[in-house]
This record gives sequence, C-alpha cells and structure tokens, in this order.
Amino acid sequence: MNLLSLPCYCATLRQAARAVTVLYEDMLAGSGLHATQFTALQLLDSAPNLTTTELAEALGVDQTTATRMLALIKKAGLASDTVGADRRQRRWALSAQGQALQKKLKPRWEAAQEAFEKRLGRAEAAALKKASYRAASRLSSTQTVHP
Amino acid sequence: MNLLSLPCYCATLRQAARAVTVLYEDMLAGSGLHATQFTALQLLDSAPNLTTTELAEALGVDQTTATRMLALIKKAGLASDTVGADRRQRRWALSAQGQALQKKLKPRWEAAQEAFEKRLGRAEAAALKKASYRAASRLSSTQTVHP
DNA sequence: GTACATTATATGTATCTACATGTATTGTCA
DNA sequence: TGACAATACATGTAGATACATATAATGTAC
Repeated sequence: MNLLSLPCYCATLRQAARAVTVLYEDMLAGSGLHATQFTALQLLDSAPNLTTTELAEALGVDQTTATRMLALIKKAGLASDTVGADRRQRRWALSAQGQALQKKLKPRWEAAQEAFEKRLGRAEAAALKKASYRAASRLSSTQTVHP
Repeated sequence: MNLLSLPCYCATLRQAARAVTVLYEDMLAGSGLHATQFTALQLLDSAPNLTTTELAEALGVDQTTATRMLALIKKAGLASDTVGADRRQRRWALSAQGQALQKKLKPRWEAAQEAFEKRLGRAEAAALKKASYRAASRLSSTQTVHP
C-alpha cells in the first residue's frame, strides 16, 4: 500500500514534515547535526543573544523543547549561554566551533533545499512554504491566548 | 520575538506540523488518545486487516514507528493483531472498544478540522493539505527508490 | 517592604520518530 | 534440498516534542 491521502489536516501536514525531514537528515547524515539542530544554529548565527524563550518562539517550539535542543547543542560545544541582566534568562551565542560547523554544513543544507525544489518544482515548493508559515503563524498566535 | 519565517523548507513544514498538532491534541485532550493514534484508529477502521508495514506506508511513517504506535494502541485494548498466512506478518483490526472510541472522538476531530479551516479559511486549508500530500508523495516515493 | 502573582528556565514523563540492527520467516536458485 | 538473499516485524538507542510541574527570579499591589 502506498502513502494515503488522509482527510486529516494534522496527519497530512505531519506526513509532509516527516518526509521532508528524512530528506534533510539524509543530507546532514554523518555531520553530527540533525535538521532541527542545524536550524537552531542558523538562527543563532543570524540572531545572536537570543534567550531560550525567544528562540523557542522564533522556531515555533515549546520552551521546554528549546531548552532540550539547546542543552544538546551546548553539550556538543557549539553554543554557550550567559546569564542576562534578568538573571532568569539565558542568552545564547554560537561558539567558534558552532559557527564553523554551521558554515561548513551550509552547502549540504542548500543541496537539500535544491533537492526539495527539484522534486516539487520551485513554484510549488515556495507556495507550500508560504502556506505552511501562514498556517503556523495563525495557529500559534491564537493558541497561546488561553484565559 | 514572534514566529520567524525561515528559509528552510524543512523547518517551516515542521513549524506548521507542530502548530496544527497542538490544536488537534488540544481537541483530544483527556480522551486518552493522541492525534497520531486517532489517525491510526481512523485508518484501521476504514481499512481493516492491514499489516504493520502497510499501515506504516499508508501513514508515511517508518515501520519501526508503526510498530511502536500499534503496540501502544494494543496495550490500550483498542486493536489486536493476528498472525497472517505469512507468519511474519501481523494483521491489525480495531477491537470493539477501539471502534467505539474512534466513533466517540470523531466529533472532536471534526471540531479540530473546522477550527483549522476557520483559522486559515477553507480554500487555503484545502490548498495546504493538497500541497502537503503532494510533497509527501513525491518525497517518499523517490526516497524509497521508485520507477 | 512583604505577600502574591508573573515570568524564565529546568525536569519528569510520555509519545513520536527514525536509524541500525537483530530475529524469524519466506523466497530463490543452483 | 540446502545455502543465501529478501522480507516482516521487533528492539536498542537517541533526538524531537509537549504537557504538567518545579524552581528561581522578577514584578506588583497593598
């Protein structure tokens, strides 16, 4: 049996996310980084000194997920955290090693991006990305408003 | 900081999948089922006697993921497996309890579907689902070495 | 200025996920 | 038929994910 077209929005989006993740993991295989970790490095590279919560919000993950992500990245020596003026906050920055690895893996990530575009077509890929972002935006903004 | 629009197709699709998952988990909260489990029940309800691998392919998950999913569903008494003619295969079917639960939770799932459509608009929701399915199809077919 | 609420992060727990690999069964071919 | 390949499922391991909750620090109201 082949991949089923399911009526469920959730299930279908998850199918797609899983499939694309496998592609990116493939491209990063052996590099020591996972797709989500690479994304975090990219973010820290372009926006240093984010707090844990800020990074979580930017990526659209739970704060506890971000905490664990960052713990792994820190353990690998790719980033370090410093306590901010508000001493509850941790501010994160890439280490030299983290910067180097991010730079080194960028071509692999670009290859994954291109592979994705090749399979879907550039226009369709762009449309899917835009629609996904819109969905994520709409959903996360409203969901956090709980009385 | 708000949700970021990321250049990465993988990261963006994952953002969307996470956000929509939270919505569905919310709707199913307290029911004893998770969104992925409900999807599996729906599938087993409409297509009984699937093998573990067939179910994995239909859902677009790894076989080992399906094995674990089904183990949990079985442990909860919602489905049972029988050994097929090929004695390596397990064929799965909902139990009466599983059928009942699936039926009972269907309105909640429908509410989640409607909530999703309400946030995105029906047309946009449909377009996103279609594009996601196309992406998942293209990616999984090629990855599995297809003609 | 203290009691109480709020906020930032961390931890316990459980599921989802997949890769590498193991085991049992089936298929193939010489 | 017997060796070896292929297949179906299971297990070990590890990261991704989020909820409930804990802890520590900050903010607020009186």
